[in-house]
Amino acid sequence: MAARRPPETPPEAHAATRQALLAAAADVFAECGFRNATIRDICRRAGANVAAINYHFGDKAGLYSEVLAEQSRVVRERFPARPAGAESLSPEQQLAAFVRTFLQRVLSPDMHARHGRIMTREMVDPTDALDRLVKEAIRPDAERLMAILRAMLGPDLPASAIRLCGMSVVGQILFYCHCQPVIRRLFPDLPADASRLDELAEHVTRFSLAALKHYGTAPSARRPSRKSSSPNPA
Amino acid sequence: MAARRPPETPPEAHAATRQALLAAAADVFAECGFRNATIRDICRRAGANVAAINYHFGDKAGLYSEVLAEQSRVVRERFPARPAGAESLSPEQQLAAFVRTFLQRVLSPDMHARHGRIMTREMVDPTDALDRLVKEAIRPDAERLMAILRAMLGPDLPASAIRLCGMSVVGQILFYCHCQPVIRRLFPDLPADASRLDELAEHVTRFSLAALKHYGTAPSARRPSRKSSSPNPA
Amino acid sequence: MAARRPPETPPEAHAATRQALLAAAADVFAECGFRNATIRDICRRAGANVAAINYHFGDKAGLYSEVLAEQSRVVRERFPARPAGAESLSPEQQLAAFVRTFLQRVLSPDMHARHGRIMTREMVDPTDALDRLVKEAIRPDAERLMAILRAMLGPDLPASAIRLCGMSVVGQILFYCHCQPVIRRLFPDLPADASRLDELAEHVTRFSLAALKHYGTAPSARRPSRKSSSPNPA
Amino acid sequence: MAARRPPETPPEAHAATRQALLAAAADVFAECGFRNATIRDICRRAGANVAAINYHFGDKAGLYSEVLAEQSRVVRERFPARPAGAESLSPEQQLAAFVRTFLQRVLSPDMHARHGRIMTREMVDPTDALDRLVKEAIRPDAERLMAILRAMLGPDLPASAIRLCGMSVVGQILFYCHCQPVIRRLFPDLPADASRLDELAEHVTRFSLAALKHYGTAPSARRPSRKSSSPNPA
DNA sequence: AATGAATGAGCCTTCATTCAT
DNA sequence: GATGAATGAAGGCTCATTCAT
Repeated sequence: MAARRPPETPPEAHAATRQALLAAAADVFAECGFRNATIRDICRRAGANVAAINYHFGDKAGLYSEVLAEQSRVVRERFPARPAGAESLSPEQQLAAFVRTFLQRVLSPDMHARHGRIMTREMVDPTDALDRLVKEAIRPDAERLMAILRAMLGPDLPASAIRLCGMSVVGQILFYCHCQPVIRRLFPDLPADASRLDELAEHVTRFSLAALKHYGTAPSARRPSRKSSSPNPA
Repeated sequence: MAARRPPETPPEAHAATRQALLAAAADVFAECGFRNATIRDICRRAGANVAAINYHFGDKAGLYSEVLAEQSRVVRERFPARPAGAESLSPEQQLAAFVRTFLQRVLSPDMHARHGRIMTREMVDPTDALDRLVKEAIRPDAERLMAILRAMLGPDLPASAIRLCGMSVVGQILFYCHCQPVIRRLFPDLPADASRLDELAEHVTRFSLAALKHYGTAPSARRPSRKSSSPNPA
Repeated sequence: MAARRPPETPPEAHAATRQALLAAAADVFAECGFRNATIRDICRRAGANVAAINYHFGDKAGLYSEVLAEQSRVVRERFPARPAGAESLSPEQQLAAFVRTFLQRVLSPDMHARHGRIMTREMVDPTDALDRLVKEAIRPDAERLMAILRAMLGPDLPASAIRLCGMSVVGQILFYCHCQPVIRRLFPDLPADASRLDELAEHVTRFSLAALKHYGTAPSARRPSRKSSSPNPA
Repeated sequence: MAARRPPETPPEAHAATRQALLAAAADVFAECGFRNATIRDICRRAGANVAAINYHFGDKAGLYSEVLAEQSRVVRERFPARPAGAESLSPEQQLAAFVRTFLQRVLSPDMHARHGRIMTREMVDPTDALDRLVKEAIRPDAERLMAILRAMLGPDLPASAIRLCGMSVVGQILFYCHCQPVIRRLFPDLPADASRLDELAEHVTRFSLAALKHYGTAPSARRPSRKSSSPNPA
């Protein structure tokens, strides 16, 4: 009797809702973290039903995992750690590029610094997704950085020192991401966000290059005895 | 609503329960953060009733505020930023001491690295308590560090550069605190916790001293053009 | 926080649960008042989960507001203040009808006197809903009554006197609603509820008509001085 | 060894604390009612410990019962229903005095209208204390009023009519007490509180005297048939 | 394939009450 | 005789999840 109606939700709608959920979830997870984000908030922003999360991603954790993977993929595609032609650059230039890329990833304003915020939260409150993230995304970057440092510091420096230097470089960068609330309160005139990304990148590169250039020859400065006359590096 | 006023005659029982609650709360807040911590968990660990929170601290936020103040007080008393005799040290020695002190504060194993964990969470998810914390605790430390750097870098460097250098130093330190979950996964053989605190302190100091010593004279390395022959610091 | 918007396509289940909640809530609010009613009690009677309140009405206050509006609507539809053909009645007949209608509203047994009980509680412990109730429901009734009284008492009596007479009429009616617990204890054989509603309506009408007919000419009886011979109305 | 110190809490303190609790409780119960009043609030205002309630009155209900009895005693002593010399007054004068006394009791400003508020709440939410209150205080007043009415209306009127008339008189009075929140909203310029107590007393007396004088002769006005031409009392 | 409706567990808070001095 | 401290039972509310179309 009744004429056969076309399905009310065309095949495109499936992907569309899915994408809307992912986009909204990225925003909300960046703002609130995994646990404090609510699927109701996400669905409201995406204009979808609460049950849609369960339908498309199984549960909240599944959605989060998907968001994390997507963010990681997008950010690495947009800011590749090893851009074309990188091999022809000097190690110093490669380090400068690495610093700049890393800063862009975590502070990039065109993605509302979502990636940095999500990563920060993942490090403070690790979820099951972190293991995969380390294996697939973070470790390759770390090894890329250590290769650059090895090229600068020479083959004699022990691997442990290379690692420490790598962490010194990355630590400087992530500071602007992890400690923004404090930075904003301490130095209101220094918006440690993307608006001065170039300035920050230049400083970190300069500071790191200076350090690396003289790291091998510097004295150890271990436990300055208060009685010694002058153990400071001459 | 309002936290009760301290009793005029505090018997031992009062202080005992209060201390138990504070200790348990410090652990739980360090593990879970303010929002995800539950007072039930805290009270269970302290062997107290949930209503005890309301009685002693007014509410969850009052307890948290007290924990924060207590942690800040204890850690600054135990690891003072300006220890006795600091004035007779060279700036380099003072920086070494500062780095070591800061690392101890956030990683000190005898307080289960609670302070660092709580501070990390406060930076990621700031509560109302952060403003007071910045004013009373963080800003003095920041100014102490910048004074040391100023003594090393000379009066000609602009204040903004001093601030950036300070953040580079602190960023290196906090990295071991903020990113422990990743460090543990990347380098399982490098427990970035207190067991190698000395090693970490020595590295950060060495890296920073080397950087600062040559920061003023280093080239800017701004945006290495890929075509230029050799913009790397000679 | 905000009550959810009504669904676009309300299936029967929606309305069914919603109505069950409203009915149970009307009973419980009538019995206990807003503050002392518990949503757990309401939901138990309605066979629903506590979270249903949040889903359908936002929160307890939203449910209460809805119950109040519903009660007001139903009772005014069932017992209209200005029934069809009221214009052709004499003022005295209109007053008689008003008294009867008002008594029915607050004591009507087929709604378990819920409306009167709820209104009583709202007057003793006003909530935010009272303002709206006065504006939309009570004031129109009050003005309707005062118009009737004006027609009976003539244009010379000041408005303040009209208001006082109106309160005398309404006060008599509400007494059976507000003081039932005392009436039951004082006169157990006079169940001041709906079973003798006609008797009560007739008395109040008779008493009021007699009063109004001679109110204008009565002496003021102000502060009868104990020495005066006979200040009673001759 | 140690000199015998006098007890820190002299015998007077016992009664003093007790009185302070009673006074504070009267205020709070009048404001919030029995259930919504908190013993913490009462004790705070009385400057006593929460356990003092239990100590002096057993529990919250015991305190309430005591407050009720005290209020009833005080108010009846201050505004006696049958003042000295009442017998020499005419019934009309006696009714005027009764109305005035009753209004004073419930609205009297020098006791912050506490009694009326508490009684109102007791009628809406009766507690176990109501039975005693009716027996010891309310019933005598009711019989006093009915005696006055009987003297005015003559011996032929049935007792049920006397009772109804009594309730009409009392209903008018209590309206100003029970419905104050609505009155304030309807007629903001008519503060139905004690400031116009005389005005209210005069109106109620006048209205009631007029009604009673003609109550016996008035037609019944039962169910005005809408078809009848003019059933209004001629 | 997709959703409106409903659920149960858990949260923080508040309260009258009791315990141990 | 009197109190500071502690308790257990609710209470309102929110959440991720599941059910029944």
